[in-house]
Amino acid sequence: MRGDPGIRMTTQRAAILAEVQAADEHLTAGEIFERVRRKYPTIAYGTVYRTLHLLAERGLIQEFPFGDQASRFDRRTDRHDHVHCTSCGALVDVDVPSAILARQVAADQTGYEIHGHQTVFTGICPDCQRSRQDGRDGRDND
Amino acid sequence: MRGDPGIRMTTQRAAILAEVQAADEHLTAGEIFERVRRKYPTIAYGTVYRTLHLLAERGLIQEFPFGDQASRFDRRTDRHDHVHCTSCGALVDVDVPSAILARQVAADQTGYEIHGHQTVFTGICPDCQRSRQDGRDGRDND
DNA sequence: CTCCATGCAAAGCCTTTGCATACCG
DNA sequence: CGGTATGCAAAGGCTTTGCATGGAG
Repeated sequence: MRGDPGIRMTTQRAAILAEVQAADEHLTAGEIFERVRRKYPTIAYGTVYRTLHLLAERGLIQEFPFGDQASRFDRRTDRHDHVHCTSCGALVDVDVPSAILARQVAADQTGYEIHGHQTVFTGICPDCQRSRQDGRDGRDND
Repeated sequence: MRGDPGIRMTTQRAAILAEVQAADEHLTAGEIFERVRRKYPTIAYGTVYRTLHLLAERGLIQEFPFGDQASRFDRRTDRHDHVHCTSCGALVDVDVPSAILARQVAADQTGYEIHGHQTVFTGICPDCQRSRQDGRDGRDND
């Protein structure tokens, strides 16, 4: 959480970080690559991946491995959970304070020393719910 | 949940299902492939994947997409969560009843109609905890 | 006998990596 | 100027898929 991340801040790294922080969605590496490339056409996919991992390691962003699909990158760096719409694929943040209690339960049950946890809720987002009621069947993306 | 899954039960499918149900760990498709191949040397990787997805669809087993690694397949078909050891990679089941409460919180916060949820706890398993105390540094698998 | 599942192999994603060069500090 | 980040391209891991053949009901 210090201002100086202790890494060499190059043009590309700054651009990648800015792109993640500018997005209010959870971008994949591919999407970030596309966006950064609009400004820096010569940037390489490898650079994007290397940088994203570096930034995540330094705590400037958060990586969220998303099932069997591509990892998403989140500008939020605090612990939180996600809700995934199985109809349109939307992915939004959610804060579930009671989840903290679950860690104790998990620790007691397994003997593990719990360091973190991540919950993914699946369901139908408000937009898709409306689409269904309207008789339209929503975009059945997947 | 009926006894008859409504699928043609071939030799290969039966073997794959049996292998998942015989395992007390969470196998990857690759591991299942290896095990089944001991008995049916000509089985194809493609068959294993197709069958695993079919079985999961029919509710005979459960697929658990595991971060950026290979999916794991679980003989348990009921909802439950997992604890992952970041030191040795062990993955065990855990039941966190309080998590049900979290669904209401998530629904209230996002307006989603929540259908399911999955929590992954990360931490250090009892074995690795012991290894550390013994001065040995555990198998730092990853 | 008909339809579906299998085997095989190639291809598809996402991601990582080796290497020479360019660039930051 | 020295060390490191970049660009490029190839490779790596997991998974999916097209097609002809073989097996199940």
